[in-house]
Amino acid sequence: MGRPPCCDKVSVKKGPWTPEEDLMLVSYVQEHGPGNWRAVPTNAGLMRCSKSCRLRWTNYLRPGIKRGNFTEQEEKLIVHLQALLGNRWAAIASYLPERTDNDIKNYWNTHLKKKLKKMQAGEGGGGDDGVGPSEGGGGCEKLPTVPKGQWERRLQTDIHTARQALRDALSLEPSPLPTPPGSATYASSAENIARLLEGWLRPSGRGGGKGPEASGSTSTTATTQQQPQRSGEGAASASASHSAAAAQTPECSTETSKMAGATCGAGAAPAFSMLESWLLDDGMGHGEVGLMADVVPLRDPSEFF
DNA sequence: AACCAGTCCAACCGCTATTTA
DNA sequence: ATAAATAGCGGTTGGACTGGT
Repeated sequence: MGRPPCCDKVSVKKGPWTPEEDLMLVSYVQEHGPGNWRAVPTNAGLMRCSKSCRLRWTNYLRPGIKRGNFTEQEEKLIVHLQALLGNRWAAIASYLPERTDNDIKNYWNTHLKKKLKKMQAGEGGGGDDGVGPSEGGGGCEKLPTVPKGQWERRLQTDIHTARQALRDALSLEPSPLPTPPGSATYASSAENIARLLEGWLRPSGRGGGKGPEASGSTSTTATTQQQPQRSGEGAASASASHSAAAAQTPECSTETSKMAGATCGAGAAPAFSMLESWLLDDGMGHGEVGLMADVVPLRDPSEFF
């Protein structure tokens, strides 16, 4: 019974990914599309666990990922969603298709948590910008295990509440949309690799002694600062440069919601517009039941246009 | 210049839900 | 129906970088 094991865990490599490995993974995924991760390491010639491959792809290499500074609006969105949904980073990330759950999680833990704590301390625990009292680890994170039906119902409520709160949040400070130039950097896999290799050949700054990995992380943060000129064409560049992937990506329909949002839709740029129009559009004929379909699997971006 | 504490982020770990044989 | 593997998620950690002394 059962299935054959995916990989012998003896000879799997761990630790930071090298640009070469990234390249192998990207070219494999571009050719075959993401999914069937079990087969990826062997087929791509990687000495990595399938899990590691998937993680590397979804968190770092997949097209449409926006890296670097979070905009104020993204920040606000995360804070509100976190307050409402708890530490369900994947769910939160589905509202920010250009960000990975890992990114959001990290950003929350390193920036927002502190920020909010400070705010609350400053205001004597009073009102922040709408964030509930669920700070310091997330209000709903300690959800008791509930039957699925209940969970779904609660999720529906969550979404309903989230919409309301977000509507409030966004109306509080109607920040300029779409994503401000300079902060928006859409990393296509090709661009990622290019930067990785660049960093590999010419280690600099933060990546100084870190070698391949450094180039990776350098490319992430430095990206935003280094390439303001790219931001303008970010979405275009992303959609263009990953066109190879997109062209051959049947995963557009099958891959995760993130993929759908990032690669299949109208590109990453209009994410907020999408979100806003969804949030602000009360008249959308979605019954509460229909909402469920919108929650984790992000709505088809085309619906928003 | 050297040291140290704090910050940040990529990657790993462990768990659960889902899928498959 | 059941066992085992995969996929996905959230929490945690290792280690490079940064800023202050």
